[in-house]
Amino acid sequence: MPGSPLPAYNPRDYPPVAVTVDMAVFTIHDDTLRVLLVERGEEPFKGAWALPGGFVRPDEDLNAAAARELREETGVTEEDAYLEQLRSYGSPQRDPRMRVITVAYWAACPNLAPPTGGGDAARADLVPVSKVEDRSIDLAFDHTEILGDALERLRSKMEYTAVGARFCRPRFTISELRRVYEAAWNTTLDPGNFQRNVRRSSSFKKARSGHPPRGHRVGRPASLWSIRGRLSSPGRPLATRRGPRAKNRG
Amino acid sequence: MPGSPLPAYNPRDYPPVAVTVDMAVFTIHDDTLRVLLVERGEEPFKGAWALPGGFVRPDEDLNAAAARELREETGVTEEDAYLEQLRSYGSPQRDPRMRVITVAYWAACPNLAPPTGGGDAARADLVPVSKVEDRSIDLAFDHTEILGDALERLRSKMEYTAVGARFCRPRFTISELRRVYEAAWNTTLDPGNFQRNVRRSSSFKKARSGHPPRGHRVGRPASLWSIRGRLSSPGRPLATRRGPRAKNRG
DNA sequence: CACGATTATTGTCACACTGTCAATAACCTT
DNA sequence: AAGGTTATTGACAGTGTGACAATAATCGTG
Repeated sequence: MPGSPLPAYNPRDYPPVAVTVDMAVFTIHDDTLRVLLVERGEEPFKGAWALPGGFVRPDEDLNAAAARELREETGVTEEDAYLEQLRSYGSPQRDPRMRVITVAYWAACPNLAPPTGGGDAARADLVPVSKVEDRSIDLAFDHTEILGDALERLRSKMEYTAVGARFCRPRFTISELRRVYEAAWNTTLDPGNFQRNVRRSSSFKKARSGHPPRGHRVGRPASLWSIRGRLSSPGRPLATRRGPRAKNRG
Repeated sequence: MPGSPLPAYNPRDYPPVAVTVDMAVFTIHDDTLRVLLVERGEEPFKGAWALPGGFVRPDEDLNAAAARELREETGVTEEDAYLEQLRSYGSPQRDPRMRVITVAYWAACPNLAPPTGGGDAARADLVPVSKVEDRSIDLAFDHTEILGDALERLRSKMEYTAVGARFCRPRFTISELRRVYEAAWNTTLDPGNFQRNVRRSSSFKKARSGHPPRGHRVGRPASLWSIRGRLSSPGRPLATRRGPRAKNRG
């Protein structure tokens, strides 16, 4: 045991540290799992893609900072999305400018609109996560690692909670939900089994007046469903995750 | 890398923030899941129990800080224990002195020795987690919440990984492992089924020369086992968690 | 050494859950 | 009305699980 006295809590005694929040905002677009990325406008990593993020304000809770960041970047409020802290990253050299510890969050948003990158403003886009996973795109800082961890958490959490439904609108068909799983896990699921599991689960309930949204739909119309309580576990998984599988059937 | 100057992150532009690491160190003692707590020697919360923790040093990685903290508090090296980041807590008022954001970690240690609280040194003890869960003990700061989250993570992780074995010595009997699960989940498990599951699992392997440790053992001697790889998933859970159940059987 | 007590290990068995695949139902377009 | 497409429901075999019985291996004792 060190005999040295405990250091006083004097901020000046400790080198400056900045605390930020970085977010992996996921959505499903074109049957593809995508993440919101922004193009960095300054050094370091100028021009590279990065996860959106920003400083935690002086009197702001971490979750509040994440919710604010989400709202600023997407207009989506915390009500409409699922938001969860991932973990923190604090390698001393992760930001060349100074010591920055970032608290990473991830979010599941229903049908986010592609940001239609306006003129000279900070460019933003919904990028298929596969682009980052297969290293077609390298993210700034340690954001590739963060995104990887977020993906693992998302995919894993979809296995034993109803979080996948947070990618859907409040009312959704079982097929829509299944396509969410297929996109996120990059696999193919048996419609019959998936249907059976959703119906048996206590996490979902059939909507009374069920009518699928307008549109050029084909085939028998599906019934509409919604999440029952908040975001409980479906008891048994809706489907079991498997390694990516070719998407050709029949 | 660009030679252009990095925009200065002026620390003075941001209010002082301290970053600490707090740890929930778990172990099994007397067939009881316990956590290492220290008694606070100063205000605030002087005299109250708290999770051990400390500042992250200027050039120290978060994991390194946690590993150091674990070593300083228990003498246990990162090799012998399982150490994992939980999440961060940063409510603006969680420490009355200043803004402190803490990165919480949890660890699973094999048979930690009770700290035998020496004289006037900071008192430490292995406290049954039930004492905190049933509110017999209130922890300082938001440590009750942190411990609750850590417990949930530990118990949940034991369901689908082999982390429970990290509470045992390198060689252990299946019964020892079962008692770990029974203590952590506060339940009773069928010895036959547990045995079946461990043997089927690919996460464990039987030790060659298996002889249970000396001692006043009674009953048929058990074979010794060890973790196979690092800490993989047992494929199927070794047992399914249930609500706490009375420990009386036939 | 036989016996009783105790823990480890192996088997049995009914039942629930899963994946595969087939059959029906309900719409849309032509 | 026929053909195409998606939703839903069923049928079935195979596997995993929980409850419990049976057998094996030691220890202590009489």
